[in-house]
This record gives sequence, structure tokens and C-alpha cells, in this order.
Amino acid sequence: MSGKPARARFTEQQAEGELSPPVDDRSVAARLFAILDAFTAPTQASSLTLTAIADRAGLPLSTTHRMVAEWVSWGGLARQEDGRYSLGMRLWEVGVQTPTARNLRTIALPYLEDLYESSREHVHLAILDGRDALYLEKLSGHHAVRVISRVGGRLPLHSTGVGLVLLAYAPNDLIDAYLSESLDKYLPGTVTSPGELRKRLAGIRAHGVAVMSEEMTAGSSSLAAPIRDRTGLVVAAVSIVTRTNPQAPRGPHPAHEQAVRAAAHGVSRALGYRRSEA
Amino acid sequence: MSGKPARARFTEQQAEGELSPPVDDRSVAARLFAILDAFTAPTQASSLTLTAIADRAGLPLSTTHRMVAEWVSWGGLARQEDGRYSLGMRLWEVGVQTPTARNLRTIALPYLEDLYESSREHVHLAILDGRDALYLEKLSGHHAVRVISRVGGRLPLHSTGVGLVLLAYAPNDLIDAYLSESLDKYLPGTVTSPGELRKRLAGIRAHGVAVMSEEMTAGSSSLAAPIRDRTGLVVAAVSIVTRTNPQAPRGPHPAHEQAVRAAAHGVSRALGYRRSEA
DNA sequence: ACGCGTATTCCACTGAGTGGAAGAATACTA
DNA sequence: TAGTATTCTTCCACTCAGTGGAATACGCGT
Repeated sequence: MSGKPARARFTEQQAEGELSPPVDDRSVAARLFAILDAFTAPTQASSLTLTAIADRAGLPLSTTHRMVAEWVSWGGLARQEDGRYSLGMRLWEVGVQTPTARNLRTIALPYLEDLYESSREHVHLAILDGRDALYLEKLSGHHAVRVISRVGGRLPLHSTGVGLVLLAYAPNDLIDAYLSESLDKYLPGTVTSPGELRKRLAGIRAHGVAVMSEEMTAGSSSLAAPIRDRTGLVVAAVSIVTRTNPQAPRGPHPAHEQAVRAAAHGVSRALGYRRSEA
Repeated sequence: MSGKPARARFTEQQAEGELSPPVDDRSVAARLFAILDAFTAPTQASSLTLTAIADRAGLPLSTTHRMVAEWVSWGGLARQEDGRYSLGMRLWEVGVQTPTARNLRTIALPYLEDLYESSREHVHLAILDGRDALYLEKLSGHHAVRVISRVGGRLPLHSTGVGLVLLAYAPNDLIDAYLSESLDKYLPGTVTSPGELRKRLAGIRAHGVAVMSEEMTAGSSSLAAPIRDRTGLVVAAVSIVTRTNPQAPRGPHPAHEQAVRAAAHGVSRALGYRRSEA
């Protein structure tokens, strides 16, 4: 995604020069975006110095300076009192208008609230984006288990409840592509073998719920179900994440399963999905 | 905010020319931003044709074409099957990382949920941005009153509950500036006189809650309270919006008032605010 | 006072961005 | 089926906006 360092675009006195001068063939727009990407980058820093931005974006300091000023004047970046820069409210304002996120969220939220209220556990709403589960919404009470999901964050498909559901109903070529890569094993319990995963996906398609336990974060389990749109296509997944119950043999409270199913159905219906098939 | 049409920057054959050729002195960055602004613009359209974007941004078609392509390749815009463009997920992803919004939301959400649960009414969280109330969060059940607030939306300070609270605790020069402008009267009940508003603001500061009835949307009333950060500064406001009760003389259910107060205090405390005064 | 990291300003050079115009799709209409 | 809008895409010669190295200014610790 981010990546290449890149540098100046001048060819200048390379007349008889030895080393080919590194050229930055990125367009102005690409450079501007690189500056934003500096904030999304792996190390999730909420504020950066000018130099740090220049560094991460692979741009000369003076160019960065000029471009950052442009972002600030538009409101996409904000300068805080300590001189560091952070993402600006304007960006948030524009970002939340994004139709996919906004529509789904608006429709789903009441159902997610119901689910939260009846379970008192983390409630997640995620969609498939590229090869990740992208978290659109997350409701948590005051005392829920610590989890790593964040709104706007991404987690792998094979080790999360929502991820596995999204993968189960994804196009076959995506499943094949995903399973052909080597998958990270976050905990001893994480299932990474393609064969086993395929069985799991089939199980999820058969039962309409995914059950995960101790595969991403120690001490937490999750239970997820698919959300379908008018056309029957799975467009999102809901889940609840609970503290793992050492008693329960495999899978959490059955009442939870009903609640998650009900929430998923509710949202699907609100999206125009008909037919309850078993 | 958006505004000026602007056009080409060439001066060319104006040798003896009469009309001065319209020049667009916007930078590349400013033009790129203008394209995004086209989507935020007054007429809240969720998807636009290329021509419409060019139009709203005041850019030549070919330039728009090239720039839109840049946005799409980064993910800030997305092209849908029908050829129209909409804001892209990438923008959402970056936007939700914006610290102010993210931190406040994360901390406040559990309290907002409690408030929603106990009141079953619209719950709003807003901050002061420029001269508007900017809505950061909104929780609504399945059957709540129709209101016009949206997450990411803006509403005036003098005609909404959260707005009035934010104005009440704003710096004096902002209050003066705001009240010196002519204020829109949305409904017969909207208070627009500077004098009356000042009295109201004083009342809000004295009681710690704002009560509004039939001033923005017919049939709805609202009740708002301030949220303070560690330093005691009011940084946001919570409110609930209820269907106006024709019986109640002025102001909604007293239990609601307690709940809103409690939510505001809860969030303030979570933000590090100490001292309960009164 | 001195050094070091960071931020800002300056300016000569040049190729990236520009936009008018022509061509290609696509959608209505008759 | 041809005819006419309307919207989108590609092309290319021109030139000025953007570029980045260097010099300067700032801030902080020692």
C-alpha cells in the first residue's frame, strides 16, 4: 500500500554521472495522498512532525512543507499547538459521508444497539474490503473485554468472526486466492490450514453463524452472522465478542447465538432482503 | 465555503483583447480539494457524474477527468457501475482516524448508549466547529421522531439544543460575533433576538442544561448538557431529542433531564474532569 | 555559547499539469 | 435505423506551477 521511498525528479548534472539519480515519478496528487497515508501507516501515530511526514511519504522536506500547508488550509490536516500535525476535522466530515459506510451504518445501528443491549458485549459490524475485514462500527460498554478492533481498522479474515463469515460468502476466486497465501497464526488456536478452513467455511454456510474461540486475542471468543442485501448477497457481518467461557465446551451461550442471528436478520430485512430459508 | 467558479489560467491571445480572460489561480491541491468539496456541497448528492463534478468544482472537464482518476486510484473516490462517482471507502477509513472525533466518540459512546437505553430517544453528540454545531454521533432507535441531524452534519447554534449549549460556553468574542449576525428563523418558535438569546445562554450556564422546543423541527424538542474536558473547558454537548409533549408546559420529562445530565457528567469524568460543583 | 534537530523561506530551472479540441461512447428520440 | 444530444475519453503543444537544494531561522538541551 504505502511503500516505495522515491526521491527527486531532476536529472540535472548526470552528464557523465555514474549513479542514476533517483527519480520520483509520482504525480502531485499521488504525493498529496502519500502525505495522508503517512498517518494511516503501520505505526498508527495520531500526530506527526513535519520531518516524520516527509520521511514516511518519501518526499523532500520543502515539498512536504508546502503540501502540508495546502492540507492544513483545506482542513484535511490540523496543526496542534505543539507544532505537530494530525488529521483534520474536514477529513472526518467528508469521510463519514461515504455512502457505503454511511448507509449501512445508519440502517444497521438500531439493530446493533438492540444486540448490544441484550448481550452487553462488544458488537461489531464489518465489511469485506480487499482481503481484510474492515470494521465499520463497534459498540462496547464500559466493562467489556479488551479487544483490538477499532472503527476504521482492519483485521484478517481467517482469525476473526466477522472475517470468517465474510470469507465464507465471498466469491470463490477470492477464497482460493486468500487460502493460497500463508496465513498468520496469532494464537495456538488460530486455524491456518487451508483444508480445515474450507471445512469451517462450509460449516458457516450451512449453519449461518461462525463461532471462533481464542484465535485472535487471548481470552476472547466471537460469534458472527452474515448480513444480506436485497439481492441476497452478503454485504457485511455482525458479531459479538465475549470473554471466553472456560466451562463451555465449544462456543458461547446459545442465547447469544439467537441474538446475533436476530440482529443480522433484522439488518438484512431492513436492507430489503426477503426469504428466511430455514 | 465552496464558491468561486474560476476558470482557465491562460492569458494567451488577449493581446488587444477586451474581456480579461478568467484566470484560475488555484493550486493543484486546491483543485483536488474542490473536487471533494463537490460532494459535500449544499445539494448533498451521494453520487455525481463527471460533468457535475467539473461544474461544481469550477474546473474544465479534461482537468476534472484527470484529477478524478487520481482520486479513484487512491480510493478517495469510487466509480460505481453506472459510471457515476461517489466518495470512496479510503476516505472514510482515513477520516475516522481523525483524533478529535475518534477520541471523543470512543470515550463518549458507552455513556451515549446508556442514555439511549434509558430514554429510547435520539441521542446526539456534537462539537463546536466554526460557527456550527458539528454532529459527531447520533443514536436512534427504530421508531424515533424524524429529525434532520446526521452524523457529520452541521446545524446552527441558536436553534438546536447542543448548539445552544456549545454557544453558551463559547468564548465571548464568538458569542458576540454570532449574535451580531442575522439568524435564521426556522419555525415561529425559533428565538432569534440577540437579547433573548443572551438571557437564554445565561440561563444555560446557570442550570447546566438547555431546553428547546419547536425551534428547528416541528414536533420535536430537545434537552442538552455540556461535556467538559480535564481543564474544565466545554468541548462537546450531548442531547436527546423527543417528540414534543403537548401537555408539558415547557420542557420535557424531568427524568430525561437527569439522564442527560448523568451522561454528560459521565463523559466529562471519563475525559478527566473533576469537581462536581452544585 | 554551541550544537543539533526541526521548521521556514528563497529562487532558478523545467517537466508536470494544463485545457481546448477532436474523437468515442452512450443514451434518448423520432 | 439513422439522427441528435449528452457525457466521457484521449491527444498534444505550451508554459507556468511546482520543485527541491541550500541558506536561514527557530527551539531546546547541555
